[in-house]
Amino acid sequence: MKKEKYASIRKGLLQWFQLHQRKLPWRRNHLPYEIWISEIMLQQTQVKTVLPYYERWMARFPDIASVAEATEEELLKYWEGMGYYSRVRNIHKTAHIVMTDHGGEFPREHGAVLKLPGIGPYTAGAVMSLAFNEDFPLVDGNVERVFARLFDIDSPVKEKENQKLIWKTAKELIPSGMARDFNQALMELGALICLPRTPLCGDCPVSGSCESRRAGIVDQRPVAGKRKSLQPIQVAIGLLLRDGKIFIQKRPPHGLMPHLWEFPGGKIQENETPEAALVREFREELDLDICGLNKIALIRHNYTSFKVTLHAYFCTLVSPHQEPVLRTAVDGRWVTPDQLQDYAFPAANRKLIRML
DNA sequence: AAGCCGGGGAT
DNA sequence: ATCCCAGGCTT
Repeated sequence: MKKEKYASIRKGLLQWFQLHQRKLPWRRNHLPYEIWISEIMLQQTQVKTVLPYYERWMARFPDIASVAEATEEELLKYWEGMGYYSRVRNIHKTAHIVMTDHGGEFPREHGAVLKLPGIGPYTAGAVMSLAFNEDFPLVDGNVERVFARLFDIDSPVKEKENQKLIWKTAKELIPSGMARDFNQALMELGALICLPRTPLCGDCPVSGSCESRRAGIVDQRPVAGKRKSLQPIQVAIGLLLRDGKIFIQKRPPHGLMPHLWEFPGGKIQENETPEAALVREFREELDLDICGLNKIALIRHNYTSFKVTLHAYFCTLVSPHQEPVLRTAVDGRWVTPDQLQDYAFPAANRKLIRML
């Protein structure tokens, strides 16, 4: 019974994938380097967003050695705008490990792959199956959704017991020797047919095996976990001008947006004006006294767990010869407006730069 | 197990 | 406005 059902799912998915798979640059060949980079980029990032980044990256960094030789600063610039910036730092770390511990060749053993920084269960499974075509399963958001519907999982898919079941099933379903095509077929079905909102069940090659469809409750699967609402936050930032240059600072290596450059500023406290907050933040962060505040714009930007309103100002120094003292930042520079494009900024800062 | 990490696409 | 995305790391 179960055996026949699995056979039907395998056959349906593989046939459908042969006919309907998208042509994607990381599907052209199966080099572990290209699979690895694409998989890291694709973590929580949609294919359409990744495509231009991937092409630019491969043109500049054609192999692992070129990544290992590059500076983190340059890698970060190629990553600017994709978010989750620790991903690119882990790529740099992994490139060094591969060069020193694995003779420049991406490791082929699952345990060794899983140890690399930035590579967890999903990405290790992806490298093993998509690059080396070995029978390792993978589970991403697509697979969770497809299985929740196919097997009518009636509790949140993130729960531990469900994760165990999903990984076990993903392993059992692999047709021996065909993990590369099968795993991609599973994810491709989630991306093109088994959509989050309005799944195209009429075009689904495995709808005959779908338990939640038979029960008429496809729209109730997967069961969602609990979610947090966005907290609104007000932030003041200052473009400090001196001799036609603007001061920028580099964020610390840990926490939010590590090592990206930004304009100084910070959170506006309760019962505080944006101007007072900016003056306070320049004292706290840089030990500088500023004046001549001149409002430029309001920038709105949504993050995952909060939404910021950026109050942006031009400002100048009370004492023009006073130099900034870096308290939280790890670097600081005076740059011309033209040079701003050479540095990697968070998206909210980049919005402001584009306006100017 | 829960929180953190970002940005953009789709609806 | 909300949900979601080829997740991993830290606590």
